[in-house]
Amino acid sequence: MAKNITARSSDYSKWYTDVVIQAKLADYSPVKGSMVIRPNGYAIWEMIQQNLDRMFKDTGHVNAYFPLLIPESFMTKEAEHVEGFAPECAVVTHGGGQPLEENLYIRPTSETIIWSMYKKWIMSYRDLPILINQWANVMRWEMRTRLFLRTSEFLWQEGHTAHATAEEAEAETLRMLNVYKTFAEEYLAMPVIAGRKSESEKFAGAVHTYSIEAMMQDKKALQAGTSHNLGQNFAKAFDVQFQDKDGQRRYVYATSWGVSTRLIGALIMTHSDDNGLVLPPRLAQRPVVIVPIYRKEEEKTRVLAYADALHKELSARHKVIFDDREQYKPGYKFAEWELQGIPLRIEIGPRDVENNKVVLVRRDTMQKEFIDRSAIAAKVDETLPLMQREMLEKARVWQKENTFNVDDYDSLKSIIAGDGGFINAHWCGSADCEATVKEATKATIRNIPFDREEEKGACVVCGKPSDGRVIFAKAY
RNA sequence: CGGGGUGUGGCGCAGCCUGGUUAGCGCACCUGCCUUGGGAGCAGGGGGUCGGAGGUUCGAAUCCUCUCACCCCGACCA
Repeated sequence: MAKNITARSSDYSKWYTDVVIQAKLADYSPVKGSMVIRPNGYAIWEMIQQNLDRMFKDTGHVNAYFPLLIPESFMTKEAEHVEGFAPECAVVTHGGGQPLEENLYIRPTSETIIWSMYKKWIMSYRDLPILINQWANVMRWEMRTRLFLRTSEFLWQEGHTAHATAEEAEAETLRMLNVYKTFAEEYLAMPVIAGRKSESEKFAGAVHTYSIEAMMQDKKALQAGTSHNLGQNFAKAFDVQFQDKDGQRRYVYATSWGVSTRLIGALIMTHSDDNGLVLPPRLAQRPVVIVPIYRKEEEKTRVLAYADALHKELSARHKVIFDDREQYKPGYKFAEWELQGIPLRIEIGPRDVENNKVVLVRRDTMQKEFIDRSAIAAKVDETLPLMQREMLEKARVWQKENTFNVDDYDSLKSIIAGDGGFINAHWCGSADCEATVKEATKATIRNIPFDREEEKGACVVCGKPSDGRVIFAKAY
């Protein structure tokens, strides 16, 4: 039905791009690999920011801003870190028409600049913990880019905390991953699996990395958030020590954690359909649209008065779009707001005015319902959270139905080669077996779920003993 | 960087092979009429250095050379 959107069944990847472009979420920029986030897309980002920011504040974090440019010498201080990031960094070599004394890196992430500052700020255990977050842009020179999912420049938040003890740092790392999980499920209506990354998949410079992984509608995995326990690696690289209660000087323990505009891509690929974007109500800046319908001048007067009164009533509690544009017919408007994912549409025509009703349409199910005029406000209040819950539930079912326990390598290979999905399989813990699977199937270990069952088994590749299952899947 | 593809009004394309008046078509846009419960219709109208440079030719969107950009598929990644 949607005019310019490729069906998911015919080309998933084209469908995704069509939704992003047609729903006016983003557009290609003149620079390869970077994108313009248009107002519809940015509104989603603002909702993500607002809600996450509140959750960060509630857990004791504060915001700050560190600069975009990082001296080259900083980048090279932490060995693993530089190895991980150097190839994908943009470097400024000139300024004011002159070659620079020292090259400046455009931040791919801010650990180095932040820890250079923490060194100045941390003297005593009394200065700890430091719980700072920043909302910023970063740049990674990607070879292959896709709108929202992977662009050279992207927006994110990065939390950087400093702690006196390893236990505290670990608790923070887990706490923030849990914030992401809660946010993903309660706001994005996107079920995720929280767990630990394997050694080969962890962040450059981390002791270990945790992630939340979501399943998209094409059954591929998408890493939606990460949280790193950095141990003392950065403290050592930047010589950040504090004097503890016992008078001893010790290196500080660090964490960092982030989510990016990639979440918008995740949101699209979790819920949207062939008619366009489907937004969970809590992510919709404007969750309701009213479309008046009329033919004759006399009908117009009545319908608009009726609709306007309802608009005013609903606006007390929700941001409501009142689409009284004259140049478009109702059918066009329906299609347009569907494409843009507005959760609830209220249609008001002469017959509704006559009967003291309105038509309420849910974007996720496309269900139409006649509602009494007197009941509509309560119905809207009730439907938005209901829709939010049902969208999460639907996504959960999808994830569950496409997750398979597998005990032999051949089945793993044939599932990945076929329809795909998440595969729960035993793994001995060796990087070799992990690499073997990756080479053969392109699937990687997404993470080692926290809530996996303790279950003795045999590694699906080599047969050595394993303590539990990990998730294999192809990933974005 | 390897393989493939595309550059022609805002968008999507045709024209190119076989050079020849004023470069077409659909959508979008503007004006008017008419319409409005699932992307209406009619009439009129505006808008193009044919990605760029060079060459061949009386004449180039079209042929030749070079170049640039973007997209898709692979190697790297949140």
